[in-house]
Amino acid sequence: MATKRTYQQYCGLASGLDVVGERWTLLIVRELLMGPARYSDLLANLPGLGTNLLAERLKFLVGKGVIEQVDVRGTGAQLAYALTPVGEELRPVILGLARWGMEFVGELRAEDAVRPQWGFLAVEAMLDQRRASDLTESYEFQVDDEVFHIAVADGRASAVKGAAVEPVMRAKTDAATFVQIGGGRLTPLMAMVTGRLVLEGDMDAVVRCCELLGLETGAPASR
Amino acid sequence: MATKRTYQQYCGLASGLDVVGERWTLLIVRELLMGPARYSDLLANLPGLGTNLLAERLKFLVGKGVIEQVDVRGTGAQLAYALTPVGEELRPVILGLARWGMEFVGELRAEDAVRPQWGFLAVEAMLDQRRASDLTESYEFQVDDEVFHIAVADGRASAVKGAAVEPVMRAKTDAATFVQIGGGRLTPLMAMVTGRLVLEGDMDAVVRCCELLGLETGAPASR
DNA sequence: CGGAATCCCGGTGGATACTG
DNA sequence: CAGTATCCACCGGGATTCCG
Repeated sequence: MATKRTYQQYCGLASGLDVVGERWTLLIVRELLMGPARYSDLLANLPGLGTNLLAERLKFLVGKGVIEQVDVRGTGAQLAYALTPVGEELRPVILGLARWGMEFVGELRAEDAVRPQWGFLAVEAMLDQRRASDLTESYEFQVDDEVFHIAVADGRASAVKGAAVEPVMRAKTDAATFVQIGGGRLTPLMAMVTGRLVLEGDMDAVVRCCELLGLETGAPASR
Repeated sequence: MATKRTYQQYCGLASGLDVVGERWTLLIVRELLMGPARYSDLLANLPGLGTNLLAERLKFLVGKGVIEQVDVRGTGAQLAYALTPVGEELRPVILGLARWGMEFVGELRAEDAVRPQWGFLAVEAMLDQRRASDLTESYEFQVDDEVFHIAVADGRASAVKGAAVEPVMRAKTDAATFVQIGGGRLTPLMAMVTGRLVLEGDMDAVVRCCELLGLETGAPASR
């Protein structure tokens, strides 16, 4: 145990991988990108990860200053893990890798796990700030039992957990459909036709939201 | 062998990690970011990687369309591996992780491997396009026996292998010093004083180059 | 010589049972 | 609920051998 396996290379990438390169580690960080989570939350959302591994990874990441234990909701009653500022700096890296990996998500298979928050992540990864509208508006997403929204203001777009105050558009769908749309395997139009996606609100806003996410709506006259 | 271990999650990040998340894989891609490399080049620059693992990883990555075999220099005489466009899209991800990992490169230890191209990578990772000068100029770096340069033109900076045509600045150093400077563990001034870094050319250009890389020169009156 | 298959064996990691 | 302990399959590191 004293002999932690490392690459022993004097290089930023190798050193980074020595910290977050081992199996499951980046997926744990992914879960924490959506906010603090408890041990059992992580275990539930990472099927296949053993309890010993999770404990070991968490301890290791705490030691490296990537995550920390926080008490959420009251005085020490509920412990949880959260990203430190150093861990938070992994967000663009993880979003970038998630976008890259979209290329490789195939058809949904029976044995694949799906979680709403991964759709959330997909949307955040697809956000293209350069296409952010000048308008101030927000789009709400209800994915299974999770709700989040994209808030556009001052030409900046951000993905946030929770409901929007006055969304100009609301999308309701399931996690699998959401990931498929995010990965470009399914157009919003196709999803609507098959009843897997329900859109409410201003249809112009829907178009703006699709543009913001770099999505083809599935309607003709695009690319 | 038919049962490749995967995360089985319907998520871009998990799918991406199923492709490049295994041990050594991203380091192999890192080497190819600097241009095509042959099997033995890779083996030489990745100490600790076994021949079987390298062969397996290469085959796997070729199968996934991340890399491909190319014949460099003549007709099929010299085979080499190169990134495909898909693999090339990993560049920003790897540079981001390399920058993040800089935080964790400690003191150089005797057993650590160092390569000039990793310093090259470090510099590329530190390039901040927003600070690119309006001037058109280039800075040359001689790191051990490797030479590369940063070319600034049209407000864009890029890191390129090989010598510059008419560099306004030339830096000579060793790979370890270079990585340390890149990681902020050493200021250029400190490196010069200790004789590990030699700078030639226009000293104003040196300052501009440092700014481009987000480096403190080590001189007073900064931060 | 470049590229890769075949061994062996130690360490990682997956599954389950158990404990504070 | 939050981990710890234990078992064992299998991945990965090293050397050797093989093929072209």
